[in-house]
Formats: sequence, structure tokens, C-alpha cells
Amino acid sequence: MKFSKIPAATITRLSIYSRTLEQLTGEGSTVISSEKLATMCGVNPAQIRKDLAYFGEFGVRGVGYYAKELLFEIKKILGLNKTWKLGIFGTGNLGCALVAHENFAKQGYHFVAAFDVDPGKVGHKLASGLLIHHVNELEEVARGAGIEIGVISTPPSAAQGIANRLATIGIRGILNFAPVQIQVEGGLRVENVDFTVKLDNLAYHLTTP
Amino acid sequence: MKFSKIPAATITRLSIYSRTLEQLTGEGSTVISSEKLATMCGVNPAQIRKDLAYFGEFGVRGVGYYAKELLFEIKKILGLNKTWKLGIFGTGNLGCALVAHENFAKQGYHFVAAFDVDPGKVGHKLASGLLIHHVNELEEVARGAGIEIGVISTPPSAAQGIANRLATIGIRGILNFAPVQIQVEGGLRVENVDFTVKLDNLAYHLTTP
DNA sequence: GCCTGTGAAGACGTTCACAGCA
DNA sequence: TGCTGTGAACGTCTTCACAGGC
Repeated sequence: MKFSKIPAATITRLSIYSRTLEQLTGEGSTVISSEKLATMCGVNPAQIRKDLAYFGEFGVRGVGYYAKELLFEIKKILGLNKTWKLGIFGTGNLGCALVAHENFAKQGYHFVAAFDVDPGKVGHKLASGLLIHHVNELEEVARGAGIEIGVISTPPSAAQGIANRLATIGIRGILNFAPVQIQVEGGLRVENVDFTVKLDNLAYHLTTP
Repeated sequence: MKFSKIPAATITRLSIYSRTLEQLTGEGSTVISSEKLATMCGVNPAQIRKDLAYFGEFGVRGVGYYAKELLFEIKKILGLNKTWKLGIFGTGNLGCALVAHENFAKQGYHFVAAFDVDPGKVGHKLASGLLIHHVNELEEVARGAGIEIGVISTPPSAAQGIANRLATIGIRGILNFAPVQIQVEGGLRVENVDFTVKLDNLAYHLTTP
């Protein structure tokens, strides 16, 4: 185990390795080489070995990695050996789709509270049975439900305000779907999921080959 | 104008600058310095100047950038001075939410065709009025509608197959919401929008402060 | 023989610091 | 003076190439 600083890209790749290993173990693979895993993940084999070396020695020389064991270790590294409680802010089309999305629950991410500003929605339930609270009650409900990660799918103009309030009650992680750059300070970490940025990337590369 | 290779990260940032400038011009700003724009976008001022320098000289020394003009130039660089035709593959919760999402249309991205495998959905229309075709008709309909970018929101297992078929009819851009690594070759470009990877990042950083 | 683990080399991207110009 | 444009310095991440070990 090394104590050097771990590249952000390494964590992102671990997540992809994890997903690929999930698939491989599901298909019955037991041993996998860095080369084969690399091909499946679209990276360089040395990259995989280096990424893993930050956290330990998980392979067997001359053999490869035991898929199930490696998957377990990676999940432990990422903190996926527990359940995470999420709150959704904004229950429009996207917000509802996210709550209903199966991949979250499958990975241990559970929505435990939902919020909106629309009085016509407050008090109603989402398809999953989750009650929609008014965003005025954010602090109280978030604490009560034990939210650990906030998911923002509000219009851009509301995102910063939600983030600020989440910060003050000690939430340290935000997944932001609103197309704005949220200004943060201190321990709060924001990950942006940005469709438009990705589309702009495609547009650029289709325009400038 | 320089002919050096442009970092991928530069394009992503241009997209963010564009969004921020959109907001600024909307608020009535006319001139903006690299420093102020940098603060708003969460980057280094020199970074902005360098990013822009790849494409030309858009600023005025001692003054800054004219917001409206810069926005126009960045949009031109990104290829946003035209309308892009998108096809959606998979009309589940997420797919429907994407078609309904206002930010796409606002930036010139228009869904012109929808596909699903579910016979119960084929023939029906989405809320936007878009008719759902069976994915069997992919090639014919995609050509007819002039799809330029494919948006995949199918289950993971179906994603690669759709990508292959899009590749054979000459589609060169894919926005992939399925949590799998799509294997591509040649001119096809895939951008992944990966909620779970982002959440795993948060989980890691909340676990390992 | 084969595949992992890793120091060293290389490639890449970012930041600095200042020249250039309104 | 003030802010952009940019070569050079810096730091970071990736890839190579081979030592280490089954």
C-alpha cells in the first residue's frame, strides 16, 4: 500500500473496473488478466495494474486476478460495502426517472426523501412510494431521514440555494444534474452530471473531425 | 490560431464557459475579464486564456472579453451554430425524461425519432408527440429522420447492439446513458453519462476523506 | 512461461510570470 | 494602468520496460 496521492481518474476507473468485473463474474469468469480487463474497459493494461497498486497487491504473478476477490476489494475501496442514503431535490421528469432508476438501488444507493417547491406535488407520492416534501422542510426532513448524498435535479437557478442549505446541515456529497457550476467551500464535494457538456463535446468532434 | 493538439478538457471547459456567458449576457454583462469568468467557472484565469488561444484572439488587452461576442465565437467553435438531430433509443423513465428535458432543445438539440423494443410502446407517442418506432426499423427510420447523434438509454445489455447498428449506418456520435463501456472502432465517438460512476466517486471521497 | 508490480521515462495539461498592447 | 496572449516551468498522469515471483 502506497501513501502517494491518488489520481482522481483512478477512482473513476475503479468504478468502471467494478462494473466490468460484475459482468464477468456474472458470466462465470474466475480469473482475469490485466490485459483482458483493460480491453474491456478501454484502457492500458499497465494503467490497471498501477491503479490497483495504489491500494494493495490483489493479483497473482503469472496468473492474473481472481475476479470475485478483486471485485470485492474494489467495492471496499470505493465504499460500496454499505448502503448510501440519497435525497432527491426536484421531482420533475428527470428527478422521477432517477428515483425509479434501477441501477441506483442495485449498487446500494437508496432514495430516502424527495423534495419539490410545487405545492401541487407536495404531499403526493412518487411511483416508488416516496413522499414528496416541500423544500422548506429540507433541514428537518433531511436530518430525520439521514440523507448522506443530495441529488439535485432542480432548474439551474435553484441549485446553488439547495447546495448551500445542504452544506449547512453537514451534507458532504452532491450529485448535481442542473447545468450550473455550483460554488462550494470546505468539505462539500460536488459531482456534476452534465448532459449538455457531453453533447457539446460530440457536436465539436462531429464538426471538427 | 494554433494548430497544436487541443486537450479534451479544453472542449469541456469551453462548454462551461458558454453556459456561464449565456447567464452573464442574460444578466446584462457586456465585458468580462478572464479572472471573473474563471471564478464563476471554478478554474484558473490563465486556463481560460490558454483555452481560447487555441482558437484565436478574442479579447482586448487592458479590457477583457466582450461577453456576447465571446459567446458567439465559442458556440461557433463547438458547432452550436446549427441544429442537431437526435434519436432516442429506449423510452423508459430516463429516455422519456430526456426527450422532455428543456435544456436539450434550448441548445439546439432536437429529438427527431424514438425507438423501443416493447410492442406495447411501439406506435404510441411520447408526451412531446414523438412517435415510438420499433427498434427493428432503426436503420430505415434513422436515415429517414436524418439522425446525427444517437442517445442510448436502453438496459446495459442492449447498448452495444444499438451502437453497432448506428455505426453501420454512418452515425458518428453517441451519448450513452447505459452503464456499460461500449466498444467502438473507427470514426464513432461515444460520450458516457454515468451516474453510478459519479456516485461511486462521491462514495469514495465520503469514505476516505 | 507468464502475468503482476513498479521505478523510470515520457506525454500531457496546468500554472506562472511577464511581454505586448489597448 | 489593466488585462490579454504566450513561452517556459511545473506538476500530474500515463505508458514503457523489466524485475519479481508463481
